[in-house]
Amino acid sequence: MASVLTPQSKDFPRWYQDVVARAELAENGPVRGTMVIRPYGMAIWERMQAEVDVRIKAAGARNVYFPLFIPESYLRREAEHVEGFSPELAVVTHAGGKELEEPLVVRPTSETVFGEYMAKWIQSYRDLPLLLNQWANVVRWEMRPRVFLRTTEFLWQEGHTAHATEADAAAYARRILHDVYEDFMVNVLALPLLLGRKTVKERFAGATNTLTLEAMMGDGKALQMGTSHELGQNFARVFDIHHLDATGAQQDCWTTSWGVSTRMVGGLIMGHGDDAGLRLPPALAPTQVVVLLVRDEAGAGDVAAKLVTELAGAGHRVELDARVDQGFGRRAVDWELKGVPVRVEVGPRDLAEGNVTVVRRDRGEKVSAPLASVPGRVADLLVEIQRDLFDDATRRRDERTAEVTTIEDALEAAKTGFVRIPWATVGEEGEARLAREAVTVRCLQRPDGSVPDTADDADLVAVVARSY
RNA sequence: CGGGGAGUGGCGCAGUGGUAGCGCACAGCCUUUGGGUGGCUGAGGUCGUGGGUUCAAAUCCCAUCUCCCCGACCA
Repeated sequence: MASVLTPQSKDFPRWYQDVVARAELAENGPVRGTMVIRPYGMAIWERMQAEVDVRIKAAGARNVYFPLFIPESYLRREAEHVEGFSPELAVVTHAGGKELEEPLVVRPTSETVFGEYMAKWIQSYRDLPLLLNQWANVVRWEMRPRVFLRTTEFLWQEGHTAHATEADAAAYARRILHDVYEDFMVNVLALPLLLGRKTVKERFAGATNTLTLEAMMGDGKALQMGTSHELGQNFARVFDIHHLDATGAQQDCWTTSWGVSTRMVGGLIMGHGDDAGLRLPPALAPTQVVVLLVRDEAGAGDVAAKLVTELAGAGHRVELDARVDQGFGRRAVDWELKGVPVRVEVGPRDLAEGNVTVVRRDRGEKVSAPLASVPGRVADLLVEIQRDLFDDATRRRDERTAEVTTIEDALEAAKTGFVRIPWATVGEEGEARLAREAVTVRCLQRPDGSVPDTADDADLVAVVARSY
């Protein structure tokens, strides 16, 4: 009976109060669309960062940091890029008490600065591939901000790479898509995805190809969880990212860029949340197990503390809640809202029989278990919960995905979920028609759901849906 | 920018011309502790802003600002 959680849900404020707060910085209301990430929300984001970062490094990229301000002229160099971003730029015109000769743009993304420096750093094919990544904040003055999903300022990771050949760049963009993003979202976030190519209309400004990962939220709408772009030689040409190849000939590089952001926190909440709050997959949860001391009587406090040590020793992220001056129910609800996967309740009543109570957050099931069995049971539960969250979300996605053959049917079916329709029967005209009804082509796939190598395959399937 | 809705303690709301209220949260004390315990006391508000009508405005009129929802934008 779990209801659909969206930022528009009546109960949403209760949900995210531990995670995020609306920023209210200006005298006349908030700075539009900004948010303050509270400690628990930050802990979740930090876990995401850690898991994504380790995968990025495994893919060979190194972390760097570039400036927040970008000279306006940099953005102008790539025509499509500036056209795509100019409406949403925040521009600094004054600094140091005087008007600047050239305005500075607060980065909406950093292709241009990376391009400027890659050009200096790359001389030879031996310098390639150059695989860089940065964790940073970016600002995009969107027309319509939405809490979590499209905030004016957000935190993200942006990777920027340069390659000697188109094939190498294309392969790397796919490697990031699968080995970093898909692996993280499926195995850590427990969210099933649809992967594919963006249509020309939906492509990143300045890219030659955009690969995307789309997840279905509780209300059947799609959320773009991340993207990996092939930028062709567009940026290389305008930023002079050249190299000498093995034959001594001057060549333009092929570049890519790719990113995931704090939007994933929203996707996580909307993908797994239920009426009682967050439900965090164990692989992600900052706290996987909470040992809740019911009352500190009959040695329960010592048992709880020992249990915490034991569970931590087994490698779990565990926390002790010994706030016995607060009511039990209050504390139990607190941990449920936070979505901690497993709760172990230690109190004198159960303990008299050598038992404790083990509760799993995702299903709400409570069982009494012998104290000695807890470590093993907890370990099993963490694995089970991770799997069950993924299976539940997958079931929901499959149930709400329709196969149709006409635009009319697609429009109807998109009211409740995803729609798969032959791309040949949609085309750019059909895409425009869908767009008038607020339905967009989320991605193009092969019939078997895999990512197509080109946009020209005759049997491509379009996945269309309403989106955030 | 177009179409809807709303601005009253921290949050959620009631209050259609006559002394600014309720619930939650907050502070203190007591009570309680295996699912948001109950009681007493208390702190906290230029009713978004500016103007107008009136003996009298949260309430009526005009203007304005902001926020939320739907659309164009998007990680």
